Amino acid sequence: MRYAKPWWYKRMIEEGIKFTLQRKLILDVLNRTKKHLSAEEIYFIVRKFYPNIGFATVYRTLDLLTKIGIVIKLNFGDGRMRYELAEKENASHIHLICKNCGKVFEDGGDENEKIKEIEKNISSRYNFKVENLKIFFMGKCENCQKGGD
Amino acid sequence: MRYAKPWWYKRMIEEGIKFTLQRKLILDVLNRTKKHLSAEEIYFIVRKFYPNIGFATVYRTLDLLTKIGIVIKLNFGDGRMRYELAEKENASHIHLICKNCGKVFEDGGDENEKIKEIEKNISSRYNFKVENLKIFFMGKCENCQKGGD
DNA sequence: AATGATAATGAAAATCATTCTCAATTAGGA
DNA sequence: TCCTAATTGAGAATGATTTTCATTATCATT
Repeated sequence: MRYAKPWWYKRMIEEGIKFTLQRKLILDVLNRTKKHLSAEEIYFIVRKFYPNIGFATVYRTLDLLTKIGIVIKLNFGDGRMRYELAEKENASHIHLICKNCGKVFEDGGDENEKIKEIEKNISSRYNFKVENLKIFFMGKCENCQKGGD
Repeated sequence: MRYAKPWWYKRMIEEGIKFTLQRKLILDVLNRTKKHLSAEEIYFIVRKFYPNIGFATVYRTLDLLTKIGIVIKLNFGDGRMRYELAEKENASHIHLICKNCGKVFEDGGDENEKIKEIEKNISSRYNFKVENLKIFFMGKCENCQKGGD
């Protein structure tokens, strides 16, 4: 076999859910992009390959995949949820959201050490079992700082 | 004068926006509660004191106050935004969200030192001017860990 | 390959938080 | 007090997400 199945394929089988064409296509879209796509955007991209797909399927699939940890659901405050593929490492990257232009940047993971420490402290202090975390820094990006307002 | 005006009063005057009764009542609610209230919840509480207040006023006020930094708008993933009064210190507390029961806990601020460091690194690495930040740890709370699934 | 049980899908309607519109009211300065 | 702009309330509108339900696909067994 030339191409190995992607890691999410295995996870889905483990979970006992089916790796249908629609789910595959949605995951392919998430896998190829670097952006944080909304359900609607994903819908329109998948539609090019599979014009019959329904809106509900996209939402259901994204929810399902979020529930089992294959996908991460993010809210950047623009009124719609956005989705990204969960990567095994680097699960705790920081999102920088520019309040001015709305662009979202991601930290490469340089702060992971420190985040891990915080996570450990929190876990033991509150007896809280951390499964994943989200860190948003809101402010003004380089460009918008120059550009005036 | 027996009671000094609260800090948000000054801020509002500075900003040139009016300290109307409706706005006062909404702020009072936020000031008294320890919970993270939704717009709807705030609406119903204010209604007890001022039955005529409109839904739109609550939303408008919360948006306005969020914009000038008196209020913080949070999304815990339960489909509605939630609001809290911005406290001057402790602005960067960590929210712990239990995926099982939905309860939200807050860290007292013990990690503030480390968070500040991360913030500083990010700022200089990306030339991003951090104005405020949100940190969510999702997982399972003490109670739900015992209680089974 | 046909069958049956179950999971998944598509289309449309329903939901529900939030935003908009606009006429009426209010507040604060001239 | 009068004027003007800001604020408000009611209800309609919006728009993302969910639900419903009839249909279809999947997979393990015959």
